Amino acid sequence: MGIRERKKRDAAKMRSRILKAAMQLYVKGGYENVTMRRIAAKIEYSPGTIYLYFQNKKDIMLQLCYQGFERFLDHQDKLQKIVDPLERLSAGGRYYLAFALENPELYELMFATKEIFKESGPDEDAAPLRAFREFAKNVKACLDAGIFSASEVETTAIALWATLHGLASLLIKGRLRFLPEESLDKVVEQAYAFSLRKRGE
Amino acid sequence: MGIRERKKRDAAKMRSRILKAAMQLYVKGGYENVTMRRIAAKIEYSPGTIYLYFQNKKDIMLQLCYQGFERFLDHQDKLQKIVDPLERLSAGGRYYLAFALENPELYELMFATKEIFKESGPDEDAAPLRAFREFAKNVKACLDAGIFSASEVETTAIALWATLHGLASLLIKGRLRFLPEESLDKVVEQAYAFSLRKRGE
DNA sequence: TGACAAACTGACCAATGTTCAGTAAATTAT
DNA sequence: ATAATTTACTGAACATTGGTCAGTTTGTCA
Repeated sequence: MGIRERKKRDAAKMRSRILKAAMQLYVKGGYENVTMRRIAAKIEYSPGTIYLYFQNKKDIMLQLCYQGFERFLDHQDKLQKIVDPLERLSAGGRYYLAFALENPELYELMFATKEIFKESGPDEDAAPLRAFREFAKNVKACLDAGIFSASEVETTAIALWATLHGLASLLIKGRLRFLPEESLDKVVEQAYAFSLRKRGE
Repeated sequence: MGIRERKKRDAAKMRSRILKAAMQLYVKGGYENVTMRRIAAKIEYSPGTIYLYFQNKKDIMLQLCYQGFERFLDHQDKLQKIVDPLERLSAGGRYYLAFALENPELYELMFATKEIFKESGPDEDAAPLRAFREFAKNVKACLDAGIFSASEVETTAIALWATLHGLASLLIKGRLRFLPEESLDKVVEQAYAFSLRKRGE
């Protein structure tokens, strides 16, 4: 009786086809470009069909948001190969900014979606939280190595994260357009002064 | 021949009535709650009339965005009374966060609007840029007083701003909900470590 | 008072998210 | 194999959206 299993697989395939189409539309033209009818046309089904696989448009966008975090985590795995804690944290920050600037629309969606934690509180397994835990782990390694003088891991991680996110957000939104191209590195360095300030300096 | 003047005044009044109605709708229910028809109903005019005073909905939202910066600047004037540069900068940061958290929707609009600089490049008189210049001035005062070791005013100001904006953004979007209430102060302090680190420390 | 201009209206358009009675296809029962 | 039933899908329909514009009302000037 593998029929149920096959149907499950088919449904999952359908869901991913819908999400793929939605993602294509989204990265091409943002939120208002994602239209149930356009998705339907892309997958060659009727608009009504989409509602058999997703509750509504918001649901679809939420899933895209999660996909963003998944993609972020996937690419970040390489960082763990760097042994020096400070070097790893620093590389993580640079990677963070690079990801945001290379996927501006996706990044925007990842942090513009408010409903991300609405359902049953913070989900420990959710990709967004996993991403932060990963980041915090790297910070902890630095603390353990005596690089930071701060005593609290979490608050330090959040402060660092805020700086990165703020920079990414301002850059994406074009708020730093008056800044000469070559000054960007200096700003990043400045924003990193926090983590670059080694003990004994 | 004061008729032209009166008509100008009337038009200005109409524009501000429309913006006021739009703002009320926006802070109550966000972007999707702002509807040309709802605005029209609030000011007791036909929907078509709005288009005699504004190009389209985007135009209205852009004006609301500017109003946000104006309001921000108005409240910030008090800061200039603080004589100690570091104290002033620190208070400015605290005020920044307070403003963002007290007007989350407005703050979101202020930094979610991409078209803000689209028209004829960075406008020196525009409120958003004025707000940053004010901030940069305070940073410069700290540099002049020898509090920071950094040599560049602008990059330091941007780095600080990024931290504040990132923190505000993450808080508004509920990304730090897992953080215990009382830890927030610690994070802010941590994020401020940058500016609180006086010379000789 | 009559001619002209400006302000305003509201029906209309295309497009949106979403629903649901009806149809077609796949599965199960006979 | 055929009938009955469950499942998958359709596409017309609904309410609402941003935006337009011919036509009406109101205000201004000769």
